[in-house]
Amino acid sequence: MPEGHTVHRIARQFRADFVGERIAASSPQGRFAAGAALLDGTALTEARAVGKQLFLAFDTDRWLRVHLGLYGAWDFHGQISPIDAGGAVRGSLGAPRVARALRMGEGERPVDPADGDFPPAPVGAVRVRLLTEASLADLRGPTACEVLDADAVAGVIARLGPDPAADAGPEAETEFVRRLTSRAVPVGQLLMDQSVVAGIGNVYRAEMLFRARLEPHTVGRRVPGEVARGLWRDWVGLLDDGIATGAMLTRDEDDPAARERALADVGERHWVYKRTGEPCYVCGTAIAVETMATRNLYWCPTCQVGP
DNA sequence: GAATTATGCCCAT
DNA sequence: TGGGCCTAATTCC
Repeated sequence: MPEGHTVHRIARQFRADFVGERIAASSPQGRFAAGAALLDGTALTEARAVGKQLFLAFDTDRWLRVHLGLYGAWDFHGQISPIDAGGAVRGSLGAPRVARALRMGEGERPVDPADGDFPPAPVGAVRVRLLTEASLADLRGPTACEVLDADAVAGVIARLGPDPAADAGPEAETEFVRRLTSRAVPVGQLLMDQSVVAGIGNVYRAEMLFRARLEPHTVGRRVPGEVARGLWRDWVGLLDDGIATGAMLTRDEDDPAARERALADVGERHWVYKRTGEPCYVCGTAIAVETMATRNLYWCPTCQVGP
């Protein structure tokens, strides 16, 4: 599920188990052999997420930049610290990889270095393997994976809009409002534009527009400042929640019972996302779908109106 | 075994 | 605007 919350969780996992360690880097698949050789044997000093981008800093002033795209995922093995309040360990972070996902307390557990079967042989197309004495991270299917220097990293980050979970100061909200309300582009496109706000993807876009009851074609310039501020604050809350739980709970997130059902993946997790033709939970109107910003946009034609 | 699908994004035209 | 690309699970035949 590589929207912003997932990448922040990945950074958190690297901080918990890899930062401060010397890393054996390799490319079992071979396509990143040269890049891996640049990093091999150096120590990881920092893990940062900005929007959907992950930046891993090494003590040689080299950075690894990774963007998961649609399909990418990191698999973690060995000593993997819980990063949830609930103590759950997820072996896979990225695109859905149910078969490989490791969960504590369900008969499966991450590979234990003490068992002697560590590190496990790579499975499938592993672009990068980062290995410490005790922990292992395998990267598959990224859309971007490259070694950069600090200047290049700063350049990438400078092109991104604010991300409330990435050291964003108090001016971040103002900056978001300015970027959103200054353009004659549909708000449904602007929310997906990583230079307006970094980290929102197709699920959060549709759900945020519904939660704001905002018609997706409304151009940014016609969105009142108060509505734009409301979008930002909603994103702050959704992102926090997504980072904490690892799930995109966009509906009834304050209702504990509904929250449990959603976490158990019983459906009814979203207001509109992927609900084409089904009745809106609020008004019963069939949920509509159309292409906007090259992706499927789901919305309720009755509840979502212009400002 | 092929086609489909997916929570992205880049580039050429 | 359209095509390409990264990968693997699922669905269809």
